[in-house]
Amino acid sequence: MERVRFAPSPTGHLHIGGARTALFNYLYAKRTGGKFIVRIEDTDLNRSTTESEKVIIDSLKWFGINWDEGIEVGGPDEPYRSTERNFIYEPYVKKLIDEGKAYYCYCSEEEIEKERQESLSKGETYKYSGKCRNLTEEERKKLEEKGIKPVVRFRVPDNEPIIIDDAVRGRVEFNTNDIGDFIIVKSDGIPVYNFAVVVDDHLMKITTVIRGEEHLSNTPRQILIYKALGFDIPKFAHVSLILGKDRTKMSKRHGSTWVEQYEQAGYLPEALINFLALLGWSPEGDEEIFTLEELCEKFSLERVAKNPAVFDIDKLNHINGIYIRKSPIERIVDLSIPHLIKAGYITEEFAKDNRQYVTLLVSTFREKISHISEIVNHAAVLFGDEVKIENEEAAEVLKQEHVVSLLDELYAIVNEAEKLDNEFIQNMFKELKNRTGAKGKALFMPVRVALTGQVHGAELVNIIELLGKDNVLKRIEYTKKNLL
RNA sequence: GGUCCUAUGGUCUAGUGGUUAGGACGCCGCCCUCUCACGGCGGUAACAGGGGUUCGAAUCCCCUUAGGACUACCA
Repeated sequence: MERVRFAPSPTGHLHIGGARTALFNYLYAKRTGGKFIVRIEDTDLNRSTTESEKVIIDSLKWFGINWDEGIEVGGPDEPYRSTERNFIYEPYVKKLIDEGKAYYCYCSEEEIEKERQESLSKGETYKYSGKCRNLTEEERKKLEEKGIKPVVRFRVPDNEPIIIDDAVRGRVEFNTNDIGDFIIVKSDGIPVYNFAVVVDDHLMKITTVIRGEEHLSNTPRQILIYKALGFDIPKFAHVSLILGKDRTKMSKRHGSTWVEQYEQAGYLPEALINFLALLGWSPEGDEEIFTLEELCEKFSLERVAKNPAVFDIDKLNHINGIYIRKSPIERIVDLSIPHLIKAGYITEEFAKDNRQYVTLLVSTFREKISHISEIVNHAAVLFGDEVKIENEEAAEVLKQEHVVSLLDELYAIVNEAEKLDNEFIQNMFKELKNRTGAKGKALFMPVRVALTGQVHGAELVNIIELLGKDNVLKRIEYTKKNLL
């Protein structure tokens, strides 16, 4: 059975690229009937925080992909946080040292840094000198007595090819000559990520490692560890990076890079999933809109592209718009309410007491939005007492001769109304047409502009209903007084 | 600098030796319509360059160029 995992380090938010990696892992597990595991790789004590871990897990949950084993849900390989697994790593480190495959190194960071700078200035690739490779017991004791806390380095063999048969990249070859003896345990006694992953993946019986391409260069080091420990080497699948508009690795500079931010902007998780699935993977036919379940059936590593992908917000918007229009209106209403409240257009109580009104508002504008927060821009037209003429075109509309009488008649009709509902408004336009002779554009546009100041907008009948009798009357008065 | 990865329209991609190079986003036009949006229809636009291999290359090989990742007691 296939077993895959997503192993984020809790040093920030869930990056959009991380979300895609998690998704691919999830889809692969579902497709193959395997298990998906989530484990927290918090070996970096300086950068890892519990807040970050929470944020990442919350984002993962919102994203809608659940895991079979791992953090929070538990499983046969607890604990799922590497800082709590230190006792597990220790014997493996000891084994490597005992077998001479790893050794203690007492070089100070300053020393190493100096060496690095030197080789860099000479234009050479830096590799650890191997100074501490063959320290005698005697020498070690002396250094220990000085109170130096050593790191543990892996003894990298000479001139050995390392071949990765990558599921997406094909055969990739490295040579150990390009790798210096690297650190596997830091001086604080915590193993480094490269070591912890290997032990964790082995113990958790991970069969396929699907992760970002940035890990490809580290894979030979990990393979060395697998071999030294006598572990089976899993399959690897390195997925290309997601790039920003300028074709560099997507980062804060490129706008929203965390899934949290997309949640806040009002993107739907299914839409983000659909979009991210298409970023680097392609289905067989021409269809592009898929539910999670459909993706689970269709996904395969063979169809994952090798080339990096630029994150295209326009396409995300398009897909999200489709999902917004497809969703039950109630859901979109629920999602819209916080944005409308935040904009100050409604209160929580109002939303509770006037569900019908808010539903009409949302269904009036949802055709026009690509993410929920945009509804605020469109709803703006309903609030405030003044009518602001948006442009010359709108001003022109009001200059037409028949506008004054049209607005007078409109006022009269509305004034007599008890309540402006859809049916009444429909009839109102018929009556207006009868009384003034204006029809089509000449009928609707002046009303639209007089009431909203805009020449474009959503369904006028709905706008009028949403405005309500009092506001309509107020706005007609305002327009007649100030804009004619 | 070194190692590695990548290269089809502006963007995401299909394509695995013979296709009018297909789809999607965007953009443009038309239809629908009071308008915008939605929707429908149509259009614009690509094989980075140079060498090979082959009867025949987007497809296989090499070089160049361009981009990217890694090169930490980060992941």
